[in-house]
Amino acid sequence: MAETLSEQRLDKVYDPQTVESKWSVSRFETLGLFRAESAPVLRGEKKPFVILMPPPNITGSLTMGHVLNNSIQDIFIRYHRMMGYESLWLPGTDHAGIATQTRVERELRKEKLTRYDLGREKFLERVWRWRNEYGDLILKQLRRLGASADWRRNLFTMDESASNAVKRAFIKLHNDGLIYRGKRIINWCPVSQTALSDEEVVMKTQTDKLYFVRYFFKDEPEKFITIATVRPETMLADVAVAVNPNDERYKAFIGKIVLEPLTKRELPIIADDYVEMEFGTGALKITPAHDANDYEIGRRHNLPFICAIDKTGKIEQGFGVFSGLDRFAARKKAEDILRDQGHLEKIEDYAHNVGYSERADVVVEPYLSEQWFVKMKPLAEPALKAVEEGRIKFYPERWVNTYRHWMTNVQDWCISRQLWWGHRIPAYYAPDGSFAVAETKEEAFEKLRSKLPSLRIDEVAQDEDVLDTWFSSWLWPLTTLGWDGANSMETDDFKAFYPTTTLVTGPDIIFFWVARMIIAGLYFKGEIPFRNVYFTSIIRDGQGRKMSKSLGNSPNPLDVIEKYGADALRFTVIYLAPIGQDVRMEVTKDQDAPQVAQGRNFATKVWNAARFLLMNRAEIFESLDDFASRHKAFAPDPARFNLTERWLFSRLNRALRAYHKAQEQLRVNELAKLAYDFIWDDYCDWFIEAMKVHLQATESEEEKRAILLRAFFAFEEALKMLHPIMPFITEEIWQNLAPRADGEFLDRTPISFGDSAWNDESSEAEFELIKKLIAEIRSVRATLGVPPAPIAHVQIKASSEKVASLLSRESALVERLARVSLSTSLHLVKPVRASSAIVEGNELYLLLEGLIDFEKEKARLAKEIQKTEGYVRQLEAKLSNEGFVSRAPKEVIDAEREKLANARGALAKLRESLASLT
RNA sequence: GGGCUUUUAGCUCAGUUGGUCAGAGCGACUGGUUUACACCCAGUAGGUCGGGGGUUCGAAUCCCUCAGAGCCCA
Repeated sequence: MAETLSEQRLDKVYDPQTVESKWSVSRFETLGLFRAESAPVLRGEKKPFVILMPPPNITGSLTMGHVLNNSIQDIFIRYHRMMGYESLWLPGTDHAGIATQTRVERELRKEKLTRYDLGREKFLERVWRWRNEYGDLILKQLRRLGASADWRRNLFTMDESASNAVKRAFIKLHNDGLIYRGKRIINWCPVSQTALSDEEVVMKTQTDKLYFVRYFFKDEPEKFITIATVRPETMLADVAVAVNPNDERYKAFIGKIVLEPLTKRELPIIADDYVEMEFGTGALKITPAHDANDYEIGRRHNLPFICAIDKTGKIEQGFGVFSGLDRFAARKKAEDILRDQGHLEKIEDYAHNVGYSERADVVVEPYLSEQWFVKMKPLAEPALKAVEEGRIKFYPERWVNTYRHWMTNVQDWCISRQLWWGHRIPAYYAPDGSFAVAETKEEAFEKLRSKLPSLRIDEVAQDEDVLDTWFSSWLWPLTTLGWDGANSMETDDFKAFYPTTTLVTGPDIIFFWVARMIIAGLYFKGEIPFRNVYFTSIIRDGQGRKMSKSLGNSPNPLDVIEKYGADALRFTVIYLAPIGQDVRMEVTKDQDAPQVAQGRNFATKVWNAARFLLMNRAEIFESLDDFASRHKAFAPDPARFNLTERWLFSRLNRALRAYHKAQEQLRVNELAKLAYDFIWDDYCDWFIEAMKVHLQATESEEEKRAILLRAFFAFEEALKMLHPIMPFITEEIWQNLAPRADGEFLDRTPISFGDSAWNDESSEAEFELIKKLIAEIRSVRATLGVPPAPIAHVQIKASSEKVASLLSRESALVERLARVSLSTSLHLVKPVRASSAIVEGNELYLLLEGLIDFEKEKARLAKEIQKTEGYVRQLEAKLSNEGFVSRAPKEVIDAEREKLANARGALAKLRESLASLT
């Protein structure tokens, strides 16, 4: 360290961009500080702390949601790294099947191409190229935010090891009878042309028309039965009409035949308990191929399955004028025809929920097709138990209810997707339709040949479909630690870091991801994947709307970082995010988030406090070496503290304790508040101002140096508290406050737990009294409109010997901070022309000859008296309450009595003062 | 329809086990360039803690109910 006192300093103006590029994530990576290794954990030297980063999509860019989520993770990670844990944050990205494929197909469309023109292989090359170019954008953005992950370990769900894990997980589940293939009604997205899981369908409430349609009887053409439907286009695929067997209205009709109005197909009237008598007319048309419930009824009654809507949402061939029409056009057409032919009885408005594809935002079509499913019931049971027994804790706890509800009502998981981008299903088919599940085609061929001896390998074809992206995400706790599906999980990394510690994620993916990871961890590893789950809140705009690109209420975090700094953004978001509560962040028309100014202002405050210390350092110490050696050897000795320092260290001790407790309880907004309040209110507003007085009053150079070293010490502890939240600025300041050894960083410096020797409640009370006196004098002056500049004389009639002595000792503080000259005594008569006030029984008299407007003073006193009278009445009422006096604890009653006595005393004195003026 | 959450100063929100918790930031207003900071300092503004009922000596804090807002699941 060759710096000198004048070289080691901070710029006059804090510029976040300069500071944040200086202490960038990549700099720390080069230094290896964000790496975590298993060895120290296995040797028992360090405890592990592990977070799995929810892998963002490769198509994604940073949102405010990511900012919140990753800031919280980074705070936990950095805190534990500082505290000596082997702190591991495992990052990665997700291949996002539908989103990515759609993105690349959109590009192709500009070239007038489709993926079919390219063919599977060429198309996938194209997707890889896209992902290599754009797929890591969001990771770069996260680094800009300061995410201190172990980026060496970055994993992509399509990486070889992760892909193998997916394949082998599929095979294991299949071999265990937990994956099956079957023809079912699934959620079909006609735009993406793929099946979706139930979780990928978003229900939206909307009002549609409910059509009441008459189906006439085959044998009695004048008689009919009326059904109600919102989807008349599916009448083309009707195979029956169902009524409830207990419905007296229709009992006689059961077994009769009606004609479907559009195709004149003959439909039997059947009886089934599923039919609700109250809904519509109580008669239900049955379309097994286009409705999940009808499908079940169709199977129960052995009805045929007719498909009228194809994969693209158009009507199939063979339906006359309907063929080729889009499903919604067909609906209109059906309405017209039914009306023309006199089948339409009436139309009513009907509010109901309609499923939309999460990604494509189009109405999902129930579609009958062959898909792969995971049998969830047996897997769900142990996963539910792990949470209910508290082996995995949820924060906030209420999400356990949601989790339980899903787990107990879980449906089988449709995992096949009719896409090309993803993990291809490891199932291989022979021409006769029989199939084998295996790692390779050769292996599958061997399996199939045992049943089909004449089979040739070139006749074997792999399943065309890929797996749901979440089928790879649910293995995240395993694959990020290096599992490829075949290797044992007895590696050093697994031994050191599994189960991981805390998962931080949004509640919107509790089913998609959290629940399934728990399942997978228990199933494949036999152990929970994480101990705690912290559910973040959703970020909303000032009007409470979810932030979204389409609403234009989602500021680009990188613009915000550009304007205010990453530290400021992190701080503000954390400050606004109490556990489990949604965050509202004001957004202006030009996509600015003005609240982030709070974070920036705070950063500037911290910066300037540091500059103050550095300026004094330069003044008080002879050389940097002199300072450095004293600073290095310094330990605060409470016996040498002055009152201000006793107060400050007591406050610091309190703050540190609360801080560590809040870390334990994952109360992140509390962390921000503690650091903010301590630094701004205690340290800057009071301590620094008081310190100026002490420095000025101190003759001894040695004592001046001691004062400054104590100030440094407290400030550095506060910086440490702040570091996990605002890593850039705190590191910059800390490095400049004192010369640090090579490789010494705030990032690896433990935060003190405080010291019980610092705790000093009586000094706190004494200093608080001085604060109150100063505040009272300032307030009186301001209220009376007395200019603050001239020095006033103040006499204080102290309420006790103790206070008198305190004030004589600390008179310099009051004089300087309140701009007064002070005299204190136990016995005083109120001066004639003075303004007066009461603070904790002490009487203050301000003498401002010629400056006080006594009419204003009278008004001020009158108001004060009124307020005090109200307070006295309140206390009197409380103490005259028989119940209170007989039942409340003695301490409470005594406290109230004391309050009353004090208030009465103050009131009497105020009245006297007022009287003396009139 | 079921479940969860929420309603505290003009705005955005804190308030962990019921008894100085009625608070913070922003905004508003008044006054300030006192050798860290105008991205600052000092001071002022008084909101029946959504309405009603209850439990309790005592509730923003527990219970019931009504109303508004939001989310999840049917």
